[in-house]
Amino acid sequence: MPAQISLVVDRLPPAAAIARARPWLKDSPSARDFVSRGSAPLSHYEPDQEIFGEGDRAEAVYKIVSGVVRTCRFLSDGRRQIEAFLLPGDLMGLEAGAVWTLSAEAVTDCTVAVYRRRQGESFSLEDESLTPQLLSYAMRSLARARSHMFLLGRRSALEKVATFLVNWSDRAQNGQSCTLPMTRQDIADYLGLTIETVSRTLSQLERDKLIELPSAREIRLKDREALREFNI
Amino acid sequence: MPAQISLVVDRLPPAAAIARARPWLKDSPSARDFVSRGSAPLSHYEPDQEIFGEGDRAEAVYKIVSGVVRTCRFLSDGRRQIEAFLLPGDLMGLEAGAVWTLSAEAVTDCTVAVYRRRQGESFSLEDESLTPQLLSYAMRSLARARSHMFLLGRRSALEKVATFLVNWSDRAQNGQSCTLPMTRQDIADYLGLTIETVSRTLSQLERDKLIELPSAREIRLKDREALREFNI
DNA sequence: CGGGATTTTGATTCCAATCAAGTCCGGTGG
DNA sequence: CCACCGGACTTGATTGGAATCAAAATCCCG
Repeated sequence: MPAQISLVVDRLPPAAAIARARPWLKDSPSARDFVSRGSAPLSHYEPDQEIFGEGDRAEAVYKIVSGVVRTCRFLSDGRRQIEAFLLPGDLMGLEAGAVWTLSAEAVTDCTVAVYRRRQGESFSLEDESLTPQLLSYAMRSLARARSHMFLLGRRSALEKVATFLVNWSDRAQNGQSCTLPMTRQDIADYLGLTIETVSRTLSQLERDKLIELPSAREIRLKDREALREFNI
Repeated sequence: MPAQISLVVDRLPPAAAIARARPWLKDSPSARDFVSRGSAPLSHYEPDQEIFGEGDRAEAVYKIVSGVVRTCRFLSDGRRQIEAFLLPGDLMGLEAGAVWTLSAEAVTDCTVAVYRRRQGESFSLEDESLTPQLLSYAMRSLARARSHMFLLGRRSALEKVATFLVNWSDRAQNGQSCTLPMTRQDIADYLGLTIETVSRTLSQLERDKLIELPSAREIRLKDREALREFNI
C-alpha cells in the first residue's frame, strides 16, 4: 500500500499539465470558487493512488479540483464495483457514519481540496459556511446513484455501454470527440460487465457506425441520438 | 389509472389494522414523533395505488407512517426497476429538481405524512423546523442507494436473493420468521431478475436448508450467517 | 526498437431469461 | 361445505447473452 508521503501540496499543479487538451485536468470554476474563498488544503495524487480506503475513519469531505477520481467497493473474491467517476467540481465523501463505506482512487493525476469534518454525532464540517451547500450536494449524489442503479439492473451490455458513453461525453463536454481517462477494466467495473464484453460492445457500436474509435481511449460519437435511445 | 379520490385522511388508520401481526403496519416511534409535533396532513393509500408519479411536479416530501411503499422507475418497454422498499419512519421524495424522477406506489395499505416543499430554487420545506433532519435523511438514502447499486452489479441470483432476505428481515425485524408483503415480481424488479429466477433461487435456498418457506409470503431464515456470507 | 500492459477477437461454457406447463392458494358463490 | 375460478407462484425445457478461457493485436513508454 502506498505510503501517505507528500500528498499535501499547497498550490495547484503546474499550468503545463492543465494546458493539455484533457478537459478533466482543468479545474472547474466552481471548484476554483470553493477553493479560493476558503483555506482548504489541497492534496495531489498520482494515477491509481488511493485517496481514502473503505473501512478507514472518514474525517473529511473532498472536492475535486482537477483530474478524475473513481469511488469503488471491493468484494472479497476480487470483484470490484465502481460507484462513480468524479470530475472537477464534484464533491465526494458524504458519509453518514464515521467510516468510509467505499474507497476513492485517482484515475488520472488529480488535485482535491480537503474539508475536515467536525467530530460529533451528526455530520458537519469545521468550516460551517459550507453547510448549506451540503444538502444540495447530497441530493445530486443521490440522483446520480439512482440513475447508476437503474443502469445496472436488467439492462443489456449495449444499453449500458451506450448510456455510459453519452453520459460521460455530456459531463466531460468536449464536443463530438471524447477522451476516456479510464481503462476498459474501469468501465467494465462501473457497468457490471467484463472487459471483453465492453470491448466487444464498443466494436459493435463502431461496426454499426454509431461511434468511431480512432484509438482505444479516443471516441467520437457519430450518432448521439441513436446512442441516447439505448437509454430506456 | 386510479382517481385521486379521498386520499387525504385526517387520522391514522383503524387500530384493528395496526393490531394485525404485520410489523410494517405498525407506525414507528420516529414516525409518530414526526407526526405529533407537526401538523403534517396524512394520506392513505391502498395496495398498488400510486402515491406520486415520475414526471409529475414534486411538491412535497413524504414520511411513511404505516405500511410499505415501493419507489420505482418504468422503462418504455415495460421493464420496471424498483429503487427501494420503504418502511414506517422512512422519508421519501428528496428530489433535487421540481419533478419526480421516480414513482411511488403502495405495496400494502399505508399511511404517509405529507410535508409540503416551498417554492423556490433551492430545496426547503414549508415547515423549516425539519430542515436540519433533511441532510441526515439524504445521506441515509444515499447509503441505501449505494448498497443497492452494489447488489445489482455482477452479483449472482443467489447473492442477490440471499442478501435481499437478510436485509429485509433485519429492517422488518420480526425475529426468525419474516413475512414478505411484496410479490415475487416486486422482488425480481428490485433485484434485476425475473420472477422465475427469484422463485427457483428461493427453492434452492430451501433445498439447501438455509431457509424454510411455510407459505410463499412467509420465510424463516434458518441459517442467517450462511445467508449473510452471500453478501461479499 | 523492444517489451509489457492494454485492448481486441475468437471459441466455448454457463447462468439466467424465455417459453411453457403445472400447482397452490385465497376468495366466491352455489 | 365444497367446487371452482383466477392470480400468484413453482417447476421444467430450451434459448440466448454475457462470462470465461485463450490467443492475437495494438498501444505505450522507455
